[in-house]
Amino acid sequence: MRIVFAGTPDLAIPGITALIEAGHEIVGIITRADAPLGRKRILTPSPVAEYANTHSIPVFKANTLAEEATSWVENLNADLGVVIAYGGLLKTPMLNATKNGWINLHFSELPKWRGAAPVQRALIAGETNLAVTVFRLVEALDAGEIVATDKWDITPGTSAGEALNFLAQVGAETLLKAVDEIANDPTAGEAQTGDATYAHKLSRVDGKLDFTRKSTEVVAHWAGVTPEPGAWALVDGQSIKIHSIKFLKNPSGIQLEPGEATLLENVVIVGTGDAELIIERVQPAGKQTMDAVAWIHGKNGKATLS
RNA sequence: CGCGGGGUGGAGCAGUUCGGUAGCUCGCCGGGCUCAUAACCCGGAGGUCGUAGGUUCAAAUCCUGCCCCCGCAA
Repeated sequence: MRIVFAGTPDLAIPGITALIEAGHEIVGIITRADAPLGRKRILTPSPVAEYANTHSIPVFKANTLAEEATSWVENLNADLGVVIAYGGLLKTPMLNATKNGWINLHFSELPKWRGAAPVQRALIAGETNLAVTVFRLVEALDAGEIVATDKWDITPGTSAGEALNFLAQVGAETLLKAVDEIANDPTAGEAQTGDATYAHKLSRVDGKLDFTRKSTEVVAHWAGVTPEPGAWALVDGQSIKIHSIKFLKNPSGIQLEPGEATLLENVVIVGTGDAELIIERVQPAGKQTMDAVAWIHGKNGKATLS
């Protein structure tokens, strides 16, 4: 089929390559405008824009899709539009700009976790199976008819970054199934059933860990906010990022208050509401990422995270 | 001119306020103790204190320029 694609981050790339390898023709790509990146605010094209460049696919860069974008798409004469993590909403004129409308690869089992951060929110909630859903775009947020869906179990402690990469890869297969179904039956799709929940975008404050909660909850919380926006806590009034944290296999036998960290043999352990956890990599504000053991040495062997 | 922290043996830090002997927790090397060890004891190597200049009898420390790294914010 002739497909117009809309996406922005790395997560969208496996979907595009899968479509191309399956023999579909990507006739155009929409992505968000180049954004200033880093402390020096260097204007950087999105990963999808880079991809389009190296594959000589026409690109339309915009943060909101108005008339200009719509007519650009209409001129492509596409059979179908595919969205993966574009980062903006498509309105009705655009939704009608392809022959068979638009579908979206979403990283949850809809109608659960509609919105911007489905995997992150699911992990924070302690869920251990994740899903992808391919559905038809309508104006209402993530509410259209479902074309295909798949689910997988994940190990507790898997970070949102790892989970998203995984889902982007395996979800590409689900996407192909959906595209094939629509090729066979342009009206394919079933209404969503069940109660909808919403996965609002995470901000930095969502990344603050609470060590008074149970260890499983702390790890789930860490996983959901890693690597973005990042898990952190306060030590001596300064924030410190927790880059990696995991379960301690055997109880230490040491009684630690929630948030109290110390050296146990050659690892750093921290107390929670119940069992201790191992902290592996940290980054104090203004410092490089470092081994937690090195960090605790600089603190003379103990610190309190709050 | 967005706000802020930092650069000290291999790692992480203290020392800078108030100039005067290079310190701490580790790591590394050698030796000892031990059935044994990541434990303990003894000894040792390793540092142009980011960099260039200035002030001074004397600078990691005070002054000025520059380079680099990072946390926020966007």
